Amino acid sequence: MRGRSFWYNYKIIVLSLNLAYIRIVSESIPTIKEIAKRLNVSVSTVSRALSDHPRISAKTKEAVKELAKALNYEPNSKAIFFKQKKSYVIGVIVPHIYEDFFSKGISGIEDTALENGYTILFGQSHDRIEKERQVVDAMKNQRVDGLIISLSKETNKSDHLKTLDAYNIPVVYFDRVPSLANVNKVYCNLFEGTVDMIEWLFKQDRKRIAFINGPNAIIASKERLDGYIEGISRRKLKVDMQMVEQTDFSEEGTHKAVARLLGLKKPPDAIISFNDYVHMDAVKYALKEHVKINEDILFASYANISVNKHTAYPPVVSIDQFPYSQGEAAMKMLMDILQNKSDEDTATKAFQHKEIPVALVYNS
Amino acid sequence: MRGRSFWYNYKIIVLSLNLAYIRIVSESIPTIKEIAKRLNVSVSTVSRALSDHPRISAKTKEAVKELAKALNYEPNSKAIFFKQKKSYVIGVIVPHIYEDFFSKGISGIEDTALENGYTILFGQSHDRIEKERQVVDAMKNQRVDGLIISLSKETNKSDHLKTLDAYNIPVVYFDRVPSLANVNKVYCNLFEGTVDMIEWLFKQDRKRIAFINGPNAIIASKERLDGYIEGISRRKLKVDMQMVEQTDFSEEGTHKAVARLLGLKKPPDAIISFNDYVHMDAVKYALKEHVKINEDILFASYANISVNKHTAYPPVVSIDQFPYSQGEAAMKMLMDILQNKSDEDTATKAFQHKEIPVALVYNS
DNA sequence: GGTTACAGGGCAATCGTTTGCACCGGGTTT
DNA sequence: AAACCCGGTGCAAACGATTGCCCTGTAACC
Repeated sequence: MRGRSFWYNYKIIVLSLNLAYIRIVSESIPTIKEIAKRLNVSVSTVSRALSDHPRISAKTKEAVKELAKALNYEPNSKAIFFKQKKSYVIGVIVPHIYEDFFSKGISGIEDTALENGYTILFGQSHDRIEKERQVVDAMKNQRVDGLIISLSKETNKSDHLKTLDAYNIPVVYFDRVPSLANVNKVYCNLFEGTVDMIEWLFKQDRKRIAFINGPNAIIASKERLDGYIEGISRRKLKVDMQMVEQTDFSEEGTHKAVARLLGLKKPPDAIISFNDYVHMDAVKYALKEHVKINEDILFASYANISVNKHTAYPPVVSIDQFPYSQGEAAMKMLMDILQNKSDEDTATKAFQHKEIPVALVYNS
Repeated sequence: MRGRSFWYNYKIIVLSLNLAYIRIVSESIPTIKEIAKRLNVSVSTVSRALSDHPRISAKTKEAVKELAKALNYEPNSKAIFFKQKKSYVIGVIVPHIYEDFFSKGISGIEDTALENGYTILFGQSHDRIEKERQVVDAMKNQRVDGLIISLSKETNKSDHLKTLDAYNIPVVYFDRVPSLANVNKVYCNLFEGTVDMIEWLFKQDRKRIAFINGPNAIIASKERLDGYIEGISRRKLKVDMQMVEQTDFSEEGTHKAVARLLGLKKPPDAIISFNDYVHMDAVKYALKEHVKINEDILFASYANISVNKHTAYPPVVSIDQFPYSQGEAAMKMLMDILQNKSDEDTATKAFQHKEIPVALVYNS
């Protein structure tokens, strides 16, 4: 016999009248129904009482709330979500969490989500489009209310995210965003930052600035490259594409890139890496070649990860992209979209873009 | 007018009879109901057809499946979860994801979860019990099927997790586990590893081995300390508690600990830190005091984080706790519990403990 | 006194899916 | 011929909560 049965409770109450005993603890998960039974009111009354509906008297409200508390009642979100077609869950997909950048971004997202009563469903694409697809599907099946995603390095078109439209799940792209205009996105403008970085390197009297870029599919690669070209051009110098390399982020890919750069007749006197992880691999290889790090060649980079403070050869300058703020901004944007979703029809839907400023950080 | 209306579709069909046109695309999310309408069968038939119920004829099954595919039908998990009281979502709570250890652990958990058709709901406690409580609550409200948690450093009793029992949500503790026997847990035995590490340090001719431990609340602190004491004792030496310090993981806390150790009349010639992050802070302070790292004092640690390979002063030895494997093991344990949940009553419930072996890793 | 007004609360439909049971027609068994 | 069986399908309840609408009793009004 389960504790939830009214008659069981009733018997107990009757049997122990003079003890004024009420069976409070229940073996099963408390529901609105049970509260209603025990209080001898209807479920609608309980529901309304709990949500402070004006039609319910203060007395009833109090009684309901009291019992709800005593029973440790918590609304079954699944039922509510089901009914309201809302889940208060946001999907978040990033390439990797082990990267300082993304873990900080997620923290920003998560903190903001929690403030707004949302929880996050989490997945990694491991930088592979196949995995990304799989995770997106899982999120769709879970009917997340919205999705924040940082695309994998393999993702150049986002068809698999189109299916989310049919399910009316808004998407906010984060950092690794598509170049399309008809999407919501939060990102850094690395163009300006890159130009500034190059300016600074010129001031350090560096003339041959090399650049190890990421895969073409990533828009951030293009931004960096554009900034690089602009930066060099501003000094009225000709851009030498020999000085531009690429890595697929693997250690080997980066090593090859560095090897070619060091092998040039006129090797670089500065190397900008796609990010601090690429930088570490680049330094590792350069050391093997007996390069004096940050003397023979100045190393610069992007991301400004925390561990730079502890590494043997941090970049002399790294562009901080403020991932936590980006995460916050992405979540806020999503909240905003979610709130105004019903207002506007999809036809008139306006897409939001938000650019987060970057900052040069120097390690002396 | 919405595409889901039967009459709307009907009209279209009638109007375009000779085109044999069937309106396939639907503006709204397809449901079983809609399939049923279009095929003129009952919802139960559709439901059974989709799940290959033996009582449904092959013909019907085929028709249903075909239309389902054409409509891009995907079952509404929320409804199913609601009905079946299963969500195929696992909650995962860790102190921080920025720590290499936890991010790898999560990867192990996530990969295993995905293989088993589960998705993970994710939260960080930021090492604060208040936040932990909040996140646990959110997970409970989401009715996760199970929870994997690595306790915050402030958590010495897990009362807030007791409420999960009432909701029949099994919990597997991960790495930062309580010392109780009546819980499911996956952890490393750091005792043996610590003893080995001390042995090794003795072989390097170190006699005064100091130890910067973590907060007492964490069982891992006790294990480390026990190992330390055992290791020292095996050499028939007296354990000098002056050589044992503590940190709350803050940079300042670690600095204070190092300061006191260096200030001893007989300062240590080796320092073991609670983990590689504490190690980095310890080194930072020691450098200020002009200690020659890994010469005057050998530094040892736990975790073997990836970035050790790139840091200026990695520990000479670090104990790898194989977080990915731990994550995998935790998820597998949870899967196992979930599958056998109905079999056994809570009374006879047996708790699972799994110990993951560690390994010493040397940085030369 | 009769009507209105309103406070307070109950009924029942609803969300999408599953599932025990009823039903129905035709063939098989005693 | 009555009783059974069985493949194939439909009916309806159930999961937990929300909500539009209806009902009842009492007080205030003309």
